[in-house]
Amino acid sequence: MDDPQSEMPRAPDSRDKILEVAEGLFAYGGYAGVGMRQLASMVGLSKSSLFHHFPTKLDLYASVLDRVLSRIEAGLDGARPRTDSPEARLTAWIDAAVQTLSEDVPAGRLMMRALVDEEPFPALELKPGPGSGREPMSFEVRLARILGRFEGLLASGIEQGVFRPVSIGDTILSVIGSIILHFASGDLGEILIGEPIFSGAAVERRRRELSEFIQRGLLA
Amino acid sequence: MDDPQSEMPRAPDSRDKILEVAEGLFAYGGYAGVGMRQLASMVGLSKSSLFHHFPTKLDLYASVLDRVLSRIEAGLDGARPRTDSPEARLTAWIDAAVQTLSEDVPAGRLMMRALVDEEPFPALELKPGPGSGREPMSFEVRLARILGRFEGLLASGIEQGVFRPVSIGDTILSVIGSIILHFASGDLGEILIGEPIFSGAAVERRRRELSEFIQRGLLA
DNA sequence: GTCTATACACCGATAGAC
DNA sequence: GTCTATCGGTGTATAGAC
Repeated sequence: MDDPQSEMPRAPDSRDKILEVAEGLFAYGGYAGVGMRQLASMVGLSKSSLFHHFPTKLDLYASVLDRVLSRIEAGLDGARPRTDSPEARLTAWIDAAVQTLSEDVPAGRLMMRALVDEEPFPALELKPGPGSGREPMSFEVRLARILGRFEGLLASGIEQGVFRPVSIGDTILSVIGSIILHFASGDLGEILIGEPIFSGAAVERRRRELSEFIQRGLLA
Repeated sequence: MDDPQSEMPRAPDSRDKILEVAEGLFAYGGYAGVGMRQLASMVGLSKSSLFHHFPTKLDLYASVLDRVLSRIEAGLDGARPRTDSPEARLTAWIDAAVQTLSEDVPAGRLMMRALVDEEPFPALELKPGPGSGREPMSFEVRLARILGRFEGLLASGIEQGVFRPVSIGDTILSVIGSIILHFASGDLGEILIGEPIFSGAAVERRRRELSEFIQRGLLA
């Protein structure tokens, strides 16, 4: 943002290190379940230093959400299908989502928590509109963009008659839920599928299963 | 449990009232996000009285989970399909799940949190086995039963060639995720579908959409 | 930018009167 | 079964030295 020639990853400074450790903690314990003392000791700084980099805990949490959403957005945008058919685009989107979440252990849990929580954030006012009174936060803009692109994919597929005329909102919730819960389910997921959910074999099977399941569910 | 002739719902005593209020609070704020003081004031008791009924906050939380799971289990078991075909059983199961969650606002959120959290509970040791050292809690037994029945439904459908030979564990996670996220998504869900997620129209459409989506995803 | 020291509200939990 | 009073600890956040 404020580094004019930043394309390459910089050497991690204290701020980055705080964000990284906080991400794991928030994913594991949720917003209210993490204390600044605990975080400070794991980062190796004093508690006061945390408040130098982030004025409040809520600011820190918003930055963590923005960081993980930016990685997810980059992962989804990097996937280019071979053709522009809705099926190919849908498959590429699912593959990219699974791939991205599989390489980013805290991401699934963090996202699921953010989607379910109304607190500490009033649930992502995606379209604040003129009279809402509040400006959207950075991570809200990112989430709106991600969901908007998927919505566009579904709409064009339906328009072309490739997908069934499903309810787009319902379908977004169904697809997101089926993709994310797996990577957010921890021990329960491991028990259900019989191996670690982030193992190579489990991820590759997940990709195939989800692709088949969702394609069949949507195709006309 | 300790009322020999209890078939009818009793008049709600303090314990029931605590559980009911706590359920809403835990669903909204998660385990760590709720304080016993806040709960006590909302119930209309002193904090100490809470500890008379439940020795620790964790015991209270376990009781809340058990209570909501018992309602879900009852809702799922009450649905009897007209025939014993796997398609009919699956449809009946989905209808019952949607119906139950739609009539029980805190349930979806509470369940989603319980599935994602490893803390405060070490994630539902569904099959503790002989050497696990720990006895399963009441709500774990209930969840294992619910998931086990759905697993049996899928297995018999696959065996009869009605369903595709999907990975059962993956499919359970996909189906559960797509069903629950909708009812746990709060404001975000409302924005996505354009109306309150618990409104009659939204619930009825949800039932149809999920039924179609999942049936098509699974049928051979 | 990092530290020590501190402020003060709230945390879960207990003791003991009624 | 409910209450008041209290415990030690932790919550976020700030002041001010270096």
